[in-house]
Amino acid sequence: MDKEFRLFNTLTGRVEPLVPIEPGHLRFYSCGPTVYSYAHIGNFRSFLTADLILRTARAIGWKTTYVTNITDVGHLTDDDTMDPSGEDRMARGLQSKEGQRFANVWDLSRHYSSALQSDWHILNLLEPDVRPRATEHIREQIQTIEQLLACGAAYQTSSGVYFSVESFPNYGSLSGNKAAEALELAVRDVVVDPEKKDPRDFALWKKDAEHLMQWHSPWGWGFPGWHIECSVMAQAYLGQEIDLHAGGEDLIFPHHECEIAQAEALTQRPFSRHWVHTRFLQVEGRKMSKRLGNFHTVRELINDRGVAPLAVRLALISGQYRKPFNFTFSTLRDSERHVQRFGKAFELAESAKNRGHNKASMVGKTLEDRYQSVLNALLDDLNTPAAIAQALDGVRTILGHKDQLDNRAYTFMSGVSDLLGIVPTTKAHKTTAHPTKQLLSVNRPVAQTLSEASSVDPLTAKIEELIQARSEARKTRNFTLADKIRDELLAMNIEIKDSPNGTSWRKKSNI
RNA sequence: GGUGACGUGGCCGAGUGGCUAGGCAGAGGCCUGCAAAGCCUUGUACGGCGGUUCGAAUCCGUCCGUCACCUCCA
Repeated sequence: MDKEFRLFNTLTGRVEPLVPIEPGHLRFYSCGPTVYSYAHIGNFRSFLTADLILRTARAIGWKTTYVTNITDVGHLTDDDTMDPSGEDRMARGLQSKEGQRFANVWDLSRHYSSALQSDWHILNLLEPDVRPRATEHIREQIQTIEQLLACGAAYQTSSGVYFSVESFPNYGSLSGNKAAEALELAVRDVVVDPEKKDPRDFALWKKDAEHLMQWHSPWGWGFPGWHIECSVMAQAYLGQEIDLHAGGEDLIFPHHECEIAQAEALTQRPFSRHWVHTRFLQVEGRKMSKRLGNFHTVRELINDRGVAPLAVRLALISGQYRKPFNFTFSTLRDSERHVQRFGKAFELAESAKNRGHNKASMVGKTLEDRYQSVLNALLDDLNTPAAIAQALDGVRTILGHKDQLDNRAYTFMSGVSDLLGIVPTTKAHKTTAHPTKQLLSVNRPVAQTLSEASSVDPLTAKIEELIQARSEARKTRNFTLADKIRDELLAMNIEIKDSPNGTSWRKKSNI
């Protein structure tokens, strides 16, 4: 009765069942970002793929061990032959306008890695079991490089230690980049080293006593190459052979190709059984770039534009991870509405929680079926658009049959919440580790008393004052005044809603 | 040049041989002091051309178009 979890495997080019080595226990690794600036929505689209895999695996009863790293070592940038000391991403971050406030790269990485984790929580991603940092695993990386040297898969030159691609015949099997010419171009090292035996060889260790981040090694002062950290950390926490390795599509080559070579040269066994890659997103039909002005960080959307975090999350998963995805503000606006509907349905479902199981309720039965459809869509290569459509169908059923709900409505909504993480729940429940209500632009009831209102911030007090004035005007049927106040509130980006229980309001995002 | 993906109605986006995807926008209705929200109803489609088949958006061929990666990038 075990469910099959099918995912596209880059290694084979096919959608195939994900089969954990240890039955019922998924051990997987997902490549995290280099923390030289704030994470953008593209980073998170990729992290969200891993998050959905985690949630889906748990929903079918699998145990999970999930590791995702923080790369806090600056690796080399491209075309940097002008500066043989090798300026890297972290160093560049330090020189940027934003980065100038940091005393050194260590402060910079601390700042951005804590920002990453706060974005992570605000977008309702589940915590990994381990979030290792590259700088805290230098020793393991050095040990692995020593082993690679010992077995003849690596060699030393005056400027570094290199992996010998020739020693690993399988090189290129993940990306299909077998042609020597293409490899030569692609893996060419930033700092050209004439002592390299083969142009395809890539660096495991760079000797550099000038680098902003450096460690002592058997080969002198320097820093690790940019592929070694991930394979080493994955194996340190998950074992030599893992079930799944995920990341953005750009990592297929050379990063993941090199990880495979490093790991398998030593173990002679498959490093990861399954490889999953998330396609890059576009924004408004174009490649996201600062120059085009369509570059968005998570915090810019949420803090500056006031978008509900879960709406950002929903928008980012509204396309399947493997298809080209166009992120638009129109999708984001739709998502805001949907998140509100999910929230409304959750409230209704929660109030039906204790109504028991009404066998005669067709609504309950329908919702049970809907949940299965949502789950099945995710089990089918993370078909999120189909899953969201099914979830919305359930939401519509709940909103349209308020009086016929039983406890299965609650089961449905919390199930959907656990699976997709897009439901604004009123309190933390189950796998959702943190309360999300405060993070959302949820509807707020107007404060009952003036003292209650004045205990909050001045803007809120002002809003509630206006709403109370409007209510008075409505009581005396002075609708002209009431509408004038409503317009005034709208100008402040405040949307109000009248109901038999009074007036509630919410701040609209400005997108 | 190499590798891969994609082309579905005004827009986003499922569907992979016959059976309603869903959403947004549009239209009509219910509700409302009027709105908003919510609910109900509703139109429009499968890039071109060949082929396979009783039957193709769905399979095959071909052409056209779009995009991505191959260089730091999720």
